[in-house]
Amino acid sequence: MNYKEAKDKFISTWGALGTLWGINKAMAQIHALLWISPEPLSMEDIMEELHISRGNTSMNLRQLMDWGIVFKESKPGERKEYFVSEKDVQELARQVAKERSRREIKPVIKVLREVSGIEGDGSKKTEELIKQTKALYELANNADTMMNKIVNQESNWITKTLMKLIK
Amino acid sequence: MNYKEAKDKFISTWGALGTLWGINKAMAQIHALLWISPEPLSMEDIMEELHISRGNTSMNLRQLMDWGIVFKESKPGERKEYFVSEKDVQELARQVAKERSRREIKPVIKVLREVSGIEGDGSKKTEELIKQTKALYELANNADTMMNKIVNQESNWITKTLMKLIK
DNA sequence: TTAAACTTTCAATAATTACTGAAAGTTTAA
DNA sequence: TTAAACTTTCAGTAATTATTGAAAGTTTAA
Repeated sequence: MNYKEAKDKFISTWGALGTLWGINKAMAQIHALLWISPEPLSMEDIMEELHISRGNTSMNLRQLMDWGIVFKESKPGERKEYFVSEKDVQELARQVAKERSRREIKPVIKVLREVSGIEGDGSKKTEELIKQTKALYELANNADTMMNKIVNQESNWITKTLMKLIK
Repeated sequence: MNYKEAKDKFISTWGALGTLWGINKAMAQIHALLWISPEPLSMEDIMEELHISRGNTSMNLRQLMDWGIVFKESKPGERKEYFVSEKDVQELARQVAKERSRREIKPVIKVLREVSGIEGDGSKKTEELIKQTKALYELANNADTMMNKIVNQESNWITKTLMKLIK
């Protein structure tokens, strides 16, 4: 496998994984491209490399910046904007965990707390609803608390911790 | 919030979370419904409750069974089939982790190993590709190993472990 | 200021994914 | 066996999501 084959394989695999996890393909592929690029890339560069339109590129770059894993960079004396990705894998993981927690997990936890907190009426189905949503609430809460630990620790905490668990 | 409101809120929230994570809404909602149901439900029951077609119900039940989190149950003397979900939250987490690892993480790890294993040619871009995909490979590998630990431990290992980390 | 160089927005359209419903398939009781 | 009771499959369609491309917007150098 030469450079080009490896690059294309990585970009398309990353895109496919994204799709599977509810992230659109273009967004994941732009991230992949920047992740392995030793230099900042312009919008033109990205459009050309991935064969996607200007609009699509612009929108997905914005999303990646919202996620805090891609940044704008300007080269002195050039009007054009360049983009770079977060390059540290730990920081990438931290940032993704933080955003998924904030956007997706926390709101669900809130609903689970509300639902599992309704008053019992003695019926079997109400008891089951309360019991089962409470169990999910506790699981989600534990997972989320752990995520926040990760987010608020120094960046290699996760590796150290995982290592401890694995051993 | 009364029983019906709470039930509907839980089912729709679970469906929305599924969508966000690449799981189709009907599948997530059927799971939610079975999760809080004290009794096994028939296909008719599910169709009626969620307003979805027979075909949709059948296909998504099969997927839930493939994931190992919903089971068929037959009542003696009845021809109709009934469905129940795994009721233990730990076992649910174990099973989901196991399947996501097998279907999605392991194949990506394989690609990352291949891509990061290409021979360097001295160019900067090849070095960067190797370095960055190797970093992802190691992260994914750690995460996956942890998942497998979870999967192969007794079912409350995860809670105990998370608790230790959180404290 | 102006206009060139660039980015963003968004309505229209394409692509993908999910869902329906009816026909085909399966199982079981008689 | 047959036929009733049920489930699965799948071609067609609907709904959703992603993408384009051109117009509008922004920035900067002169």
